[in-house]
Amino acid sequence: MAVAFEGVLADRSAWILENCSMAMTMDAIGTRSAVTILREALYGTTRFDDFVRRTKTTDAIVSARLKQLTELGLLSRQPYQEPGQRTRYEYVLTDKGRDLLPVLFAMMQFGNKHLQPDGGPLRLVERGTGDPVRIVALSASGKELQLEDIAIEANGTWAPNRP
Amino acid sequence: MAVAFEGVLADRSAWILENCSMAMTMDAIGTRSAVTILREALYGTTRFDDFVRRTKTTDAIVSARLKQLTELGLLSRQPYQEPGQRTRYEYVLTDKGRDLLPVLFAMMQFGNKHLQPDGGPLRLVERGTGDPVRIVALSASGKELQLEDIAIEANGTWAPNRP
DNA sequence: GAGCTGACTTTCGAATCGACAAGCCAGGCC
DNA sequence: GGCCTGGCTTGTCGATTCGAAAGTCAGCTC
Repeated sequence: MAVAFEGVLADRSAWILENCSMAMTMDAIGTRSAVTILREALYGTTRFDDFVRRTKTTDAIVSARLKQLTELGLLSRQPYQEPGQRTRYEYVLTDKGRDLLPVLFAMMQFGNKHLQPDGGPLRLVERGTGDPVRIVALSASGKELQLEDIAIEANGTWAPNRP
Repeated sequence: MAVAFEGVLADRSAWILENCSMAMTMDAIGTRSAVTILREALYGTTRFDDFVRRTKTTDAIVSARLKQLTELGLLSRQPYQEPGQRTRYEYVLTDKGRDLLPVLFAMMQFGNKHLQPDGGPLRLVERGTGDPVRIVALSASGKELQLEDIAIEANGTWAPNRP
């Protein structure tokens, strides 16, 4: 029915979560514009006006988000120069930003299934084979896990605090 | 370096995404309070004041979000009655809400790795074995895929629109 | 050097979110 | 009946977001 808790966490009434990583991720990238810009970065977009066109928002929003995402270390700002143009900057995903792939594609998967009338416009497949791709919970032993198969344990020395 | 596009999508300059599922998911649950409440629902919380205590927010916010998430079909509102109490309601995850597992745990995974100083308070493991669990992109053939191994194709009859 | 263009930034309103406080309401208890 | 409590709603306020429009600025073109 729900996740299982192990060790010190087993008594659920004895602790309350602080420093939740999900909430911290939301604080970092939890806006529509951040997600659409990261989506475009994942799709290969790097230039300012491409972000504006492809996210269908305004240059003001793109400017603010690019700055924020760069400061967070999710994008890196690289100078480039085309012949007869002044130097401009392109924004490319960092390794850290690339680690958002499961978050973004999981959102896509959910939206495709539940928020779109027809399964959504895009579908993930394996490059080469064309096999469908899903975002799943995978154990180290290679098994795909459902909610009931997952447990949560406290990390290292962390001591849960009594409410 | 980025995702590959196949078929009609191969020419990236020829189309612009509309009806993005990621953006729709953000519109649906893209607030800090919705995510923390869904987190608690995933952890087994069902009652109003437990949500308030465990999310460390206010009853006003919990009330508004529970209503919204119920209307979205992510939670279902079930009456219950304890002896000597009036009937109240508990909120339990629906199948649709359970499909947010990859989204939420992917956020947890990202936050644990990049936003926490010490790897974060909680860790996902396989129930029974204790093997670590990760949220990954998995192809139908059972292979775990990286960004470069993933391609995107248009869904069925959908025709991308020229910019 | 005057104008133009592309890349950003700034400014201003409307809407939303989150925190705080107060109000409401059903039913048990006296 | 009157009071209390727990669950939930409503109202207000500051902060943030989004959208549109105007402003800035570098370097090319003429």
